[in-house]
Amino acid sequence: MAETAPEPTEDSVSLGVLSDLIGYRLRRASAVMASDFSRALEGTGIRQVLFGILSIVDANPGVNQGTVGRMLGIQRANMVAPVNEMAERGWIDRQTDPSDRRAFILSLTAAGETMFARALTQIRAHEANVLSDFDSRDRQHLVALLARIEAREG
Amino acid sequence: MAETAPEPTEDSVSLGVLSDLIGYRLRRASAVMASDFSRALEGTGIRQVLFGILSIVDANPGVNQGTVGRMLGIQRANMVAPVNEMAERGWIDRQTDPSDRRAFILSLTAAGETMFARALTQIRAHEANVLSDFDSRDRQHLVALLARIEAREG
DNA sequence: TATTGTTATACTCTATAACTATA
DNA sequence: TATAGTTATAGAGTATAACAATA
Repeated sequence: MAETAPEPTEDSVSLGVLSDLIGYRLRRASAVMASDFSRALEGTGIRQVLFGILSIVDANPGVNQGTVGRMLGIQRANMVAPVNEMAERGWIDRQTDPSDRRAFILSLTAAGETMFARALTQIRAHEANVLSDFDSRDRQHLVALLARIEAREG
Repeated sequence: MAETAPEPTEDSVSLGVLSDLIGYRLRRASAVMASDFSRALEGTGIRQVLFGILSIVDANPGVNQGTVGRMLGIQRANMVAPVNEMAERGWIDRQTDPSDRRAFILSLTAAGETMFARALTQIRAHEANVLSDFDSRDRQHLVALLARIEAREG
């Protein structure tokens, strides 16, 4: 028995080099946030992608649909289904751009504004909960570090 | 013209409340890393999930398959395909655990060790590239902040 | 010719339930 | 009865190519 390699038990298992990789850590932290987001917004019909679109349309009424996608890193083909979904739910008003009739300009309906405001309240509570041991300096520092990575997008 | 709301142009469009949300920032930063990872490892057949499994099996030869999944947040049903894939490629040796014949214990083959070492070199280069303006203090600080979020996993 | 939104399609990752063989 | 791995399946997110309408 002393000669055989010990079989790793649950507690003694290590991540190996993975624990030093920023890509892996980001992936896991992002998954934790996403999972708690889903739990917190359950039943509202709001998903991360939908909220992203609502936020940009709310802040920029009459914004071009393709522009919203580019801001979020969503290709135009993949914008169609979520925008349809929210138009059918009566959250988003989608109109042909009179100055370029190929394009759509988006804005929130009154119902969309209400949904957005409610979701934002729930999301702020969810973030406050997951990040309850983060003070405002921690949060700012984290956002700043993440922004430097986002800026490397290409 | 002075009365009509200006239509947002690409440059003037804002993310709205999204820019303050840690969940969104993590999602985008993680996507930037994932995208550059894919580009850097193109042609090797290595994906993020596969490398995660390789790293744990490398560090813990003879580790239980289900344990690997739990470490990575992958459910047992979703471990089958990637492990099959790497067993068929001859990277992973999968054997019945003699002390519990329901279970599999995993280790890397010589070919698997070679693939893992090569991939790690490429991944370190990819991380150094994306994080070229991060000094070691920045990296450590980021990992520490992310670890605090990971710890909130439920 | 180029661009906007669309459709169709495919692949990865993820989530759940039910099965088998062992324990 | 509980657990490990498996199978089947379905839902999201994402990627590419080709099309119609418009620029």
